[in-house]
Amino acid sequence: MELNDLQQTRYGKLQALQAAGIDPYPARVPQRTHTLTALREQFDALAEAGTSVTIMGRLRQRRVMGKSAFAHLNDDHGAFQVFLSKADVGDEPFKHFVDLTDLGDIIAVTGTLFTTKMGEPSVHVTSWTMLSKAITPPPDKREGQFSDQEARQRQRYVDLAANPEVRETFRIRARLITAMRQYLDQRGFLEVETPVLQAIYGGAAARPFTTHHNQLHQDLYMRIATELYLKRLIVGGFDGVYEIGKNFRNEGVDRTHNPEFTMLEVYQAYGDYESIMELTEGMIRFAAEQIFNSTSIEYQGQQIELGGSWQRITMRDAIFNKTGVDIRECREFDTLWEAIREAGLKIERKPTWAKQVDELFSEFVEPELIQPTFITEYPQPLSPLAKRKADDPQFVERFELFMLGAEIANAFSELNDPFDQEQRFLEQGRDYAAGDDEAMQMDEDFLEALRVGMPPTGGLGIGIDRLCLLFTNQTTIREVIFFPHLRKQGEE
RNA sequence: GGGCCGGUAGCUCAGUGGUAGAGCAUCGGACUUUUAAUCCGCUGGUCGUGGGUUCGAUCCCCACCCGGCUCACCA
Repeated sequence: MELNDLQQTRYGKLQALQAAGIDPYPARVPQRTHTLTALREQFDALAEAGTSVTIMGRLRQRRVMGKSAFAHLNDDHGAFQVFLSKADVGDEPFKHFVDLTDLGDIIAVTGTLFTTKMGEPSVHVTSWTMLSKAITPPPDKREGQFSDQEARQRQRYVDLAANPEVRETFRIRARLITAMRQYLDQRGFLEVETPVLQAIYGGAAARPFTTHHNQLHQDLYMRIATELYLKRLIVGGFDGVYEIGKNFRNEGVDRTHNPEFTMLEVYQAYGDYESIMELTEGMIRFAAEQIFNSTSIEYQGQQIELGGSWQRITMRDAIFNKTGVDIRECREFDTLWEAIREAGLKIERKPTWAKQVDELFSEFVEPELIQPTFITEYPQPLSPLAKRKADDPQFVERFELFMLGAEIANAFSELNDPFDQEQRFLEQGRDYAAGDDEAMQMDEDFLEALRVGMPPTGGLGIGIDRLCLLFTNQTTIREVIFFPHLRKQGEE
């Protein structure tokens, strides 16, 4: 192990501890009587009773003044000041504390509670114990000083230790997931797990990662969605299932994309995209109430209102309102392109009607959808797994939820007609052959499942990481994923 | 992939074509109620990597690596 100067100094102290018969990484440690938060809450009673307490945490600040010393310990939720005096803790232990501890060490102290002249609740230490010697120094004793984006992500453990608000961000993430789970469990949905390694990938438009099973001599794909397996479970007779798990998509990395990301998918037998809209609304609102006691969340200086019914607007109306182009009147590429030109819109020319519609939407509508909005009724070719609208088969019963100018959720009335589904797969196959490397693969077994019979079903996918941005007031997905994807650093 | 910006001490940053700077941390000293403790003193650097220009490059030029923003791609 190569140690730098600062680490060498600490290693010297570690050896000095050992020479004094002190294990720098002891297996047996004192019993912790209070967390630092509990200590603060119960301070008055404990101080009055003169109760001896034992607390533990990371040494974050240290102020030695000759024959006495103050220090701050940090634990998961709080900080607390401790006071040592040579007279009370003993010559030898005091000297060890002064000479052999460093910022970042994890220690335990035992003592009674008192309040300093300056009014700071503190522990008057009678004994202390080294729990774990830190060899690498913490970045800076002042909070928030470890701010280099790259370093924070490569060494998240330092980031978390140095920046309490980062720990808070991830606590909110955990509570969000817990709340959604709770909401679904209460409504009878069964949490399930389906394969990550798949011989045929599907359920989304994306390129997969490939891998290989050595023993079976078989190439496999990392899943890009859980959709097709979850629907098989609905065929099997479950009324409602959901899965929270990682998906893997072989695509670029930016503020809203990470190659592995967490998705919630929910399927509700005998539901449809309208019942799913209510579920989506209810679930996200429930999470906000659980976490913030409010249905209004402040995000980057604006209030996002999750209360009440969210706006619902068809894709046709949304595009028409912004551009004057009516995609229901212009049902073929040529007429649509003509209308776009007449309206004088600056927009890229796409190869098909459906993709042109998508482009219109992405350019002129999506960025302006800040408050939660359901966009409904999508062009069929963009939605190979969704059921057609009975009165207009060029469109499907689908919605996407937008907020903060980004897509948060995608849902539809699931296509359960095996013949139509087969045609859609064939169409996807033609797209793939024509160069669309994100088109879906034919999945014969899934078709067989539909032939066995799937009830009318509503399905939903929510990008947990993106939803997290709202709940944690963050602007990049890297801030809500502990270890986001980064390139390898040089050698080492 | 294109454009722009950045990489200097453990951390946060300044800086110059002529032997590299600050705050905090570290190290030595003083100090028994401090709290970003204070005071005195001292350390600490392949200036992202590799080339080039130059008497001399951390600085200028080229390539590359890593990161950020942005456009493109992408749900």
